[in-house]
Amino acid sequence: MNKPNSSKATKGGKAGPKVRKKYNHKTIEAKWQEYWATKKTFVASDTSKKPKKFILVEFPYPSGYGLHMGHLRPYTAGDVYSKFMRLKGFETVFPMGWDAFGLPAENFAIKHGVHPEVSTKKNVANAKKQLQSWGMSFDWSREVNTTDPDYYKWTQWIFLQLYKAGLAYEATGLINWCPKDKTGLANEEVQGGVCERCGSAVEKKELRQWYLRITNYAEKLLAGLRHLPEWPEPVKLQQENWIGKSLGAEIDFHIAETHEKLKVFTTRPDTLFGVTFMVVAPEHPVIKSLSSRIHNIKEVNEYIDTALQRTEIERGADDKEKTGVRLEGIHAILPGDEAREIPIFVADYVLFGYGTGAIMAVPANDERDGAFAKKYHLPVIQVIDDNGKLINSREFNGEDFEAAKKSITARFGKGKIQYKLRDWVFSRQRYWGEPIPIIHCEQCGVVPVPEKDLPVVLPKVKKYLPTGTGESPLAGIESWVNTKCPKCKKSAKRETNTMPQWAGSSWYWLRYTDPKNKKIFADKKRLQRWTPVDIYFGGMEHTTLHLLYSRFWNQVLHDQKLVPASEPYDKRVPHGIVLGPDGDKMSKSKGNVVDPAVISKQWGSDTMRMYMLFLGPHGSQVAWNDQGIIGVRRFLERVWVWVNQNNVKRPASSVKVAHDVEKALHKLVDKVGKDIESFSFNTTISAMMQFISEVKELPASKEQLRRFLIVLFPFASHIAEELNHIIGGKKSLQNEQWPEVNKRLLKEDLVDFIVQINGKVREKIQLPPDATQEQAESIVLNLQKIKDTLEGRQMVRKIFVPGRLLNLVVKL
RNA sequence: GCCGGUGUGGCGGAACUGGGAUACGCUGACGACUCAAAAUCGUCCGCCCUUACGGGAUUGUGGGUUCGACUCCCACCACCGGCACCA
Repeated sequence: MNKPNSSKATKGGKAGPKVRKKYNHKTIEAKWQEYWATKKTFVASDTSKKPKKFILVEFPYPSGYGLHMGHLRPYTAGDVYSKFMRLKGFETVFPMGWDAFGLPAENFAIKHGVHPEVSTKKNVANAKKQLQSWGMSFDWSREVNTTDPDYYKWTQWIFLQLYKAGLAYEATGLINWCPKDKTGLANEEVQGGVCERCGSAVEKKELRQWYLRITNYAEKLLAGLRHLPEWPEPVKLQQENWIGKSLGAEIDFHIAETHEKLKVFTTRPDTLFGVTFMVVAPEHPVIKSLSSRIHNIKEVNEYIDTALQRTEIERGADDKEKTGVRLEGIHAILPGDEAREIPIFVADYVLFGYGTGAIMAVPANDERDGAFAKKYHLPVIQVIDDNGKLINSREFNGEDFEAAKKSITARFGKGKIQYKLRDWVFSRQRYWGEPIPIIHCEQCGVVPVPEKDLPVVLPKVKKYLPTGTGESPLAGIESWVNTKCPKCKKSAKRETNTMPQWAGSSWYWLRYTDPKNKKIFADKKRLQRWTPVDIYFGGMEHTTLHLLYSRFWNQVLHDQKLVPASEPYDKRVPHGIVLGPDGDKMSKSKGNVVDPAVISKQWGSDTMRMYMLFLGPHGSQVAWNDQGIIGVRRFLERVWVWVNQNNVKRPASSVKVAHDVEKALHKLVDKVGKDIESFSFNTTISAMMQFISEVKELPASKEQLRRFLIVLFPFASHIAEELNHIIGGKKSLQNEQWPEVNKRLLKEDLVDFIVQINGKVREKIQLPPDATQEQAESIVLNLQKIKDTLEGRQMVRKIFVPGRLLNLVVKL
């Protein structure tokens, strides 16, 4: 194994002046971390006159296992970007905090009896140390913690604003229930039928729950995406699909035996005359209200019972096999053809949560209806011919189907916009979360806790164990539950559900602007100064969770004139996940977890960070592999030697050499600057490596060294600061300015100019970049090799690309 | 099934707006230094034919556009991610 420190970099290369000190990352990194902390190098000013940049990375959950490679990647990217922006003259805030509510701390408490507050505190201290050891330029003066009552006071306050705006409501309904975590889940937390957190199959359970009316914002959330040109298209598309807007119609079908109507939503009103049956979801209320008329109600109820017991996975498993039961004794009438009697079925392929929970089935045009019709031998009526014209549709015959969508809707129903997005199930039956600030009074009903009584502090409990009955452990603490109604002052009970983990993160970036404010969640002037976030680094996995939720909260607060920006994040920069050396997801059970603490100890944080960036493009997934890290370490060793040697050497005597270094430097500054702005971090490292191999034998002035170190600083800050100090620098490199690029120096005196014959490279010559076609031809056509090749052939065409190539097109 | 992404040497990857494919790094080979090894430094290193000079094919596959295609168009294959009975 190559131990980095066993190398004697001091002896390296051809005999030159001895470099006394060797590169010892351990002492250097500790030294500069302390320097930055004491000098408050990275604390952002709320009052500076400089233009601002708000750079955000997703704050971590402080787990007992510490931070992992999945944190290192986006944090390094954000850190490089922030340091670069400071050098470019922006007042840059790069804040950090802790998303510390959540199940692991609670489960740890259940197992070991340690209060989550205690373990969280310990884990936070640990993670913070870790981040500092990575040389991150976070502004710790703005640190927030979602479990801090001074913080969640405002999470609760925002909840009350939602409540007052009619956007938070209580309802009893079938919700997704995780049997292992023993809590309800939001739709977004169910992924492929399993709990997003623990992987258990999700069940349905009827519970009284708090919901947030995110569906009211479906259109705004969708429309907002159009004003986010700097968001990657895949992220926007994923949100768009999640919101799932469809245009269609609502049509009422009369139930023949009664005065009741069955309302359906359809995107294909043009196929109305192809309806041969209808289907309602098992939960549909029509079954109860007409149960006395349904002859086979017993069979129907049995079907409903089994259907509702099945998990989503079980429902999905027998994908194509549709089941259902006909509601005997009732039938519907087709609008537009009173004579047509339409049978009604109950079947679980119709979802209660979408549309009206009932459909008109058109087996000729819908695959699922077709499968169902086949199984139950129901008729199929073609209503659209090969040319898209309506047939078998009475007076609509011959109409184009697109036109018929409108005309049939106008006659029999009304236009309707439908979304897939569902309201956000916002209560959890667990302990370690923000208490929902609501009081239930027998007389006054649901009463919000008055704002002056916030925060509703999470009480200490003895048992953290979830009850599993749908009540949170808080329900067991009578002294806390029993309280006075703020309205009538009679005895009342507190809401015992807590908020989901996503609550605290739905507004945290706002608090960074004004973390200590006691009067309001954030002062308007502070918000005005810093928001919106300019760049948000984070993972794709949050696209339909945190990213959607926080956009929702921001839009609500914006509508209430509490935050200035209508969208919270100007630009989103997603990263690929970091896999283990074997190319599999890192996991303890697979034993392929690479711990950043081990790597940074052995190789140094500077090396680790640079290697992380060097592994591959920021957006694609990479497999962490120790194999190549030595290359980055070698690069830093070479930097160390080069700078140190030049520090003892006399400055360059030759004008030519000085010019070469200067040109290489300008090229480097230009390339690295451009590549950071496009988040192409891997190529910045390549460019720096190339630079060093070009100049390592050449003498450089201190001023040139300093400029190089400024370029290196965002990536390998510790070694850059140390070297700057060695060559006499008196302040942190962070306080320098990004070097100017002289465009003239980027031009080469001579470029490689290629000569092609019929598109194939045949020769290479050197030419000034601005050589004309005539000049190029006069040289090329006199080359012996070209003459030989052209011998006896007819020149058809000559293509000249200035500074690049001359392509001679010839015929035999 | 639908939506999105990716495919380049032994490996990670680079390539501007259509203009030298394989930069940079790892691995490997040889050499210098050393008593020796490590480290360091130097040279070489995708494939096929050729002792060499040189030549040929090549960016998942097949076709097309073009003087010229990793890059643009069409079809297909493989892998990754998201959604998944959304009417």
